Amino acid sequence: MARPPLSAEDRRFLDSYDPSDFERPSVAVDVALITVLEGSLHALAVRRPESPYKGRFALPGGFLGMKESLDQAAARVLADKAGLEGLFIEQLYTFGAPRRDPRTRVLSVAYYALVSQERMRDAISKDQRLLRLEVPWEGEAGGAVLAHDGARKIALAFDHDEILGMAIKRLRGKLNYAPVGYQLLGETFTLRQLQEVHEAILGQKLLKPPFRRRMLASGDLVATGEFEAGTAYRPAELYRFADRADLGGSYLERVTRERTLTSGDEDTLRGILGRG
Amino acid sequence: MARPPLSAEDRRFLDSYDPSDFERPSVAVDVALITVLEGSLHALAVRRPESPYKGRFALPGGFLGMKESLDQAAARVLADKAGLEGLFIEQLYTFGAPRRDPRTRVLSVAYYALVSQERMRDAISKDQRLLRLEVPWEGEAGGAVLAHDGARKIALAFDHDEILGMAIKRLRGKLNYAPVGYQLLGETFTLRQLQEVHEAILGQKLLKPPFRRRMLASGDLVATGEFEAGTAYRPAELYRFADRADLGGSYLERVTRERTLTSGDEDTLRGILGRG
DNA sequence: TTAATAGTGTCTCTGAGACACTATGTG
DNA sequence: CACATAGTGTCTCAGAGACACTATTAA
Repeated sequence: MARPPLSAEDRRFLDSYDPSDFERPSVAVDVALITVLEGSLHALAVRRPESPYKGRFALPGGFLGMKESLDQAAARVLADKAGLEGLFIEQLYTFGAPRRDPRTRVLSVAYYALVSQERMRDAISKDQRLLRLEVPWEGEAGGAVLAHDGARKIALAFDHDEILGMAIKRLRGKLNYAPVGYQLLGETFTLRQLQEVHEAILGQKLLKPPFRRRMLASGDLVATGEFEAGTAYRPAELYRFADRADLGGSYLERVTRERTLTSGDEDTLRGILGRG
Repeated sequence: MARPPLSAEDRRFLDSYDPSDFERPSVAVDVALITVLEGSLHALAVRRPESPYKGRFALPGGFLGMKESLDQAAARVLADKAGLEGLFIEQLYTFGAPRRDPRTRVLSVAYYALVSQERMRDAISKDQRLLRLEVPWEGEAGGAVLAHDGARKIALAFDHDEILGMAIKRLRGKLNYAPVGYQLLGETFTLRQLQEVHEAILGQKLLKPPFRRRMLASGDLVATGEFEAGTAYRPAELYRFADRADLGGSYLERVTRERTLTSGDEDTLRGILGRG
């Protein structure tokens, strides 16, 4: 007696079936910690103390603990590896190519965080470097970035050059509708400094008058009435960001932080288009 | 002899340390399959055959195989659960609250996909429904959506209402710079149909003249010279999307698909700001 | 006074909103 | 011919780009 024919779904299932499918992947959280220094985007890189890629630079990261959320893991990585807390941080993308880690299957849930030049400088320790990022693509396209240490190109471990490219792409998009620039400056800043941050992110020069108009019209800026000191010539007024209330942690962190299991009722369900 | 004092990092480490930290989470891929029907956004929901949330509707999903990429897993889920291939699909966000699944720790790498009403209708089988989505928030805010089956609210399993909210937020943002509307229509369509799709995504009415101008000026549309048939009154011209070349699969799928491990050279590295 | 940057005024151009208008196919 | 929708013309207004201009401070 012949076996019944296999359905298309059965065949797809068997084709992709493998006993190892029931293993679980490791899950890491990696953070692209971005700052603007000397008019260029820079990211923190940590020298890997062990294989794979021993001695090579990588983004700060760590494995996800079973009791922490992804956002908590990202914040922990920043606190442990750079001693930085309270930064703007947001989930970016999850990288999951099967062979992206040579040891075993490791997913990387990538985050990006923004920090001012001053805090970044204070945070750096001896096995860490700030790498300058060069973006070899324009606009929406996206891709990997090139990382330099000022003299030569640095090949990052794993696919971390892709993660940095994703972070820059996200930053560029976000600049259109969110006040991300403030996260990269100190408590007070001049409009020129803010413009330089935008120029670094976008990779292009901006004109001063429209930039000032946009920023001042956005309502996100408050003039302090104080002026920068120690400049060679006319000092610029210092501004402050209007409302830092909702910038600590991502939206989803707040939504899912205390999310609990609601029982709900087992409705009798009728479909709109179902034909059952 | 007293032990040396613990550093701040040591204390943080010990506080969060737990033997179970070395377990690995399960990783699922869930897909928000979106279509526009009768002027409203709808998503495919599958009735869960087993606990947890037995009998409740959930997004189509499955566990990640150890040999497939995340993008491949998402495409497999669409093929197996809805019989649909070649759709626009893109990674959305990774949901990782520790208790989002009552069984054990399960991360969900969420994707969204777009499909025309016709293909969606053909794909639906007896344990599936199209649910109408209502968006109880405006603009950028984001949050969960409400799902209806036409008569009553449907409580989705897990945090799948959040995933749908994220998908709609992403769609709204993407509408500003990418021609997503075409993914929700057939091969040819009228400008009025395209406008209805945009209106459904944005949740608001648009004016016809500026909408037509924008679409025609974008260069994404090609007039076919043919006209719709069977209309009560004056038939509208049919358009086609200009270039479907780069819309199959996400950017990162293409980038990471064949990514291999490059050996690279172990450069002598000098830092810009490192004080080592 | 000069140098150098801070900050403003204003013109143009583009594109969205708004609305009235013309065009055309079906009954 | 009437109707309903397709499709266009045009006015206004808001905002960006571009550039010249004035203002202010230190040396």
